[in-house]
Amino acid sequence: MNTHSSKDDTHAEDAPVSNNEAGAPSNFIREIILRDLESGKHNGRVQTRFPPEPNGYLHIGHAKAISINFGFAQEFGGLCNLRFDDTNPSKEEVEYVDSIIEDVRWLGGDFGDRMFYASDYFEQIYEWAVQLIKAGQAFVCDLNADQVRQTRGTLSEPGTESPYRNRSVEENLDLFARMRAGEFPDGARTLRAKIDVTAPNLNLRDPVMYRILHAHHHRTGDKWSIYPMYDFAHGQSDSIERITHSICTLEFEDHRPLYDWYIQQLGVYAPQQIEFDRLNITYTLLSKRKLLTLVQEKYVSGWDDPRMPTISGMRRRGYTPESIRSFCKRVGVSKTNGVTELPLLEFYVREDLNRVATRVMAVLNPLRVVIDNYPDGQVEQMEAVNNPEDPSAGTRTVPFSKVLYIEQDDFREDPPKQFFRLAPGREVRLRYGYFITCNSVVKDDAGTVVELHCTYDPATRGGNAPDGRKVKSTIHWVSAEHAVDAEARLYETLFSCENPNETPEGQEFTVNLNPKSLDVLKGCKLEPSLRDAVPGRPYQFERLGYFTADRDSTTSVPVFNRTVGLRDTWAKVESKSAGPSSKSSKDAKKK
RNA sequence: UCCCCGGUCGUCUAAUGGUAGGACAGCGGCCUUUGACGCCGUGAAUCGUGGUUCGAAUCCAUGCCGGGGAGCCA
Repeated sequence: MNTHSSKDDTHAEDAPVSNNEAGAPSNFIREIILRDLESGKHNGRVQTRFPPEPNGYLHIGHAKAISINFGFAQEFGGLCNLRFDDTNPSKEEVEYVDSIIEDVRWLGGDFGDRMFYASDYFEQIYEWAVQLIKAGQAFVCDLNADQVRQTRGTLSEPGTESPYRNRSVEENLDLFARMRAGEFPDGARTLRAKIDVTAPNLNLRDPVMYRILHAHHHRTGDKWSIYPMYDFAHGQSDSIERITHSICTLEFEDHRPLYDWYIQQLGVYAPQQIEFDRLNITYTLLSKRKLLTLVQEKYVSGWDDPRMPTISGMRRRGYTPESIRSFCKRVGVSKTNGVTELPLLEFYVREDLNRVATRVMAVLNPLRVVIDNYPDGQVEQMEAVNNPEDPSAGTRTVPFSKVLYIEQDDFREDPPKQFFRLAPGREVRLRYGYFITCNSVVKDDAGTVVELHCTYDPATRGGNAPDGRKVKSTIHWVSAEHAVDAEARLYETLFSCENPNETPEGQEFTVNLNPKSLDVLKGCKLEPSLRDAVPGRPYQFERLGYFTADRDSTTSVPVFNRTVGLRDTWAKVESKSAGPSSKSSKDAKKK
């Protein structure tokens, strides 16, 4: 069957047939689809859909749903629709639908022209409601919300029937038409399905199908004064779109019997609903309601604040669609309620950025360095590699001169044992520059080191010593005279604990916000090539991390967001030795 | 308490009655003009108890633990 792998097919014959070429782990949904394909259930068709409600911006949890729905459609030669489940006009806005379209596209979700709205189906859904009334399976109920709740029973006790349950078909038809006509105020009546008020599944206890809502809908305007509940719209919308596999999250498991009931009573095409687990990530929240709170109460600058787990926030921060897709693929899909560790996400951004980011030198916390034996006024153009992972990215030149800036962290007047960087009397390499040796330091009145005086070895131009001598460290630098002044925004997790949902008794989740989630650095010094950086283009500030220009950049002051830092082994070593006692200095190393 | 769904290394996830594997994280090392990247190595798991079977993570029973469910939200 498999004809591709001609190379190692010595054992290809007896190898089990893989479900997927990409190496993605198998999962229960793929097996269901495979089984359906085999049995010819849908005539070989695979049709999925991504159905957000436009009541907020998409976040990384939605990216998982997008990855699953569009992913399976693509894998099996099927299609995936984008559908807005816009059945509750009081929470929905066009701003949200616009952002959703942009985000789905950015993530690579290919829905072509198959963009739909549940509101497109309102007329059909209304007719279906009438059909159920005529069949004696739905009734207009005059109970108010409180009364409905009281008669629904509890988790362990059955409910009681509404006194309006046995109205005549004629009366129900009349009342329902008048509900539509807007004759009654909000909440006065509802249309309910007549199922079983004693059902152990609460969703089957005569659920509300339509409610009266005199609200302006972002698409249908004021045409309707009644709106179908999600439960009476979702399954039918899937049916209309001939969805074969309606993939949703676990909390809808208990609703499936209701959807199936509607579909069966209506006698229409039946999609199959499959539920998977929601994505959870440590140190962050994936709840639209809570993210909305952060935006409305100004804890963040907006839905696209780079600290937000929203697609727009991540995009602004510098995440790539590829990295998010890889993450979603690796996270997989199952039915266990788990929490994915944030470092997994970071791994995939770094992996992608390492491949594509242009390397540049930037000094975030400048320390002035004067090279005493370098000719005044001389400027040399040093050749630097743009991306060691991609030779085709070529090289560029970086100006070198007598006065430079290096990172404050790269100098220690009194270096700890494992510190390899610059210190008095020590020699290091300036990347793509020269070897320099620190001779003296200049301090201000407070005793802070403000300037270094060094000498360079002219024979080491480019960074190689003809005599073969080694240095233990290579550090980055920027020529003071040519530096571009910039602002850098460094981000930490928005919350300071792994599970921001856990709060002390009676406290709001906002108590878990990390006060140090944003660190703005001004007066950073960048190499000249960064002058024309555009938002979205990824850079690696060598030895520091991955950055991208923010849309707040101006020509006079570029602003960069740190997407994610580089792995920092030194920081780990340092914090470890700074830890309790010195017993951890177990290894004095050898050679 | 009633209904539904789950429980495999620290975390996520494979193995579908036949060697419990991978990734991230951790640790150790190699390499290095990024303390990056890369490479090598390493520790680490089937919730408990019975049963079926030559053989159980997988099937059955039961217990325990976790999640969801009483919106005119989705």
